[in-house]
Amino acid sequence: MTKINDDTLRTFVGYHLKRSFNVIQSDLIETLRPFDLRMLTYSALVLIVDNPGLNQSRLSQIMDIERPNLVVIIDELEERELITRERVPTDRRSYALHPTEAGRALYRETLDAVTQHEAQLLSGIAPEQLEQMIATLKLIESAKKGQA
Amino acid sequence: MTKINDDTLRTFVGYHLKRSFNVIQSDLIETLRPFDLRMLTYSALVLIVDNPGLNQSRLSQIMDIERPNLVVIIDELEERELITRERVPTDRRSYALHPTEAGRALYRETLDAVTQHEAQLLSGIAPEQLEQMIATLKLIESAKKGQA
DNA sequence: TAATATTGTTATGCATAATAACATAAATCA
DNA sequence: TGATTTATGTTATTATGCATAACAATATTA
Repeated sequence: MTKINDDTLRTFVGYHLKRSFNVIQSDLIETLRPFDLRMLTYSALVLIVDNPGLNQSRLSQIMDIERPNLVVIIDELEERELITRERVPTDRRSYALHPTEAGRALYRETLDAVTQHEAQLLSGIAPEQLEQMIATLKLIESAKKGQA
Repeated sequence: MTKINDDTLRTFVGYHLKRSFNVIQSDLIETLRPFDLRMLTYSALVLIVDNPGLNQSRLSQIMDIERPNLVVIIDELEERELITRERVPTDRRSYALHPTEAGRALYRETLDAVTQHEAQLLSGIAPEQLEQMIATLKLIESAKKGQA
């Protein structure tokens, strides 16, 4: 049971990010399971409720996924009648995405659950410390190539 | 081109973690591409060089992946003659993993490349700020359920 | 010795993510 | 205007990451 040395990988910020994200992700998956939502379907639902009428192209951009990958996500949300696809008169190529009442209700339920689970998971960490970390994470996010 | 509102998702630490990790991951993938290594094969190589003789079970634990998923990674590294699987006399179930000279050489090359690329990507952020963030990330990592 | 646990493995499935190719529709340009 | 280019959503395909069940060989425990 000798301790394994990961000091080399610990010199990388990405390694720490990955390991800590894994912890949060596991918790989130469990939190969403009762609602039969995956991370991506959940994210999409939230963004559609908060931005009713947006189209798939814009949604895939903000979600940082390719358009083809979004199609199945939207298919699933639509099939479950959580959102609707509505033709846009002014641009007949695209669909305006709108939440249904059921979608808004699920949004509220899951938002509560996810918020509480994350708060519980991170309850041992000072809020100011988390805020500082988020500020740094935003800097990393904006370091993305081809946009700064 | 109306701006999309992701304020709700921004209330989650996990959302920030995911987005910033995506940025670092994209950069890392590009950095490793010339060496024909993926994130997991790279991590495994580093850990084997730094912990020669460890077995697959221990390696899968530290890498936070299931044993079956490690098999193909080890297969690939072995086939490329970067590591060897050696039967352990005292426990004939397990293999001791050792880097070859080629594996150690690739380790040195890639370590340089990855270190420099990450430093470049994060060059706009103060080192102390990154250190603080890493300290917080470690707290999150240790918040994992079933171990605190 | 018998029952149990561990190691590595195969097979399988799900989730995430990228690319190519396409039909339809809109925008541009010449 | 008509021709070309671009944008949107889609299908198909592939790669990658990650989890579980089941198994043979071996080790450990009862």
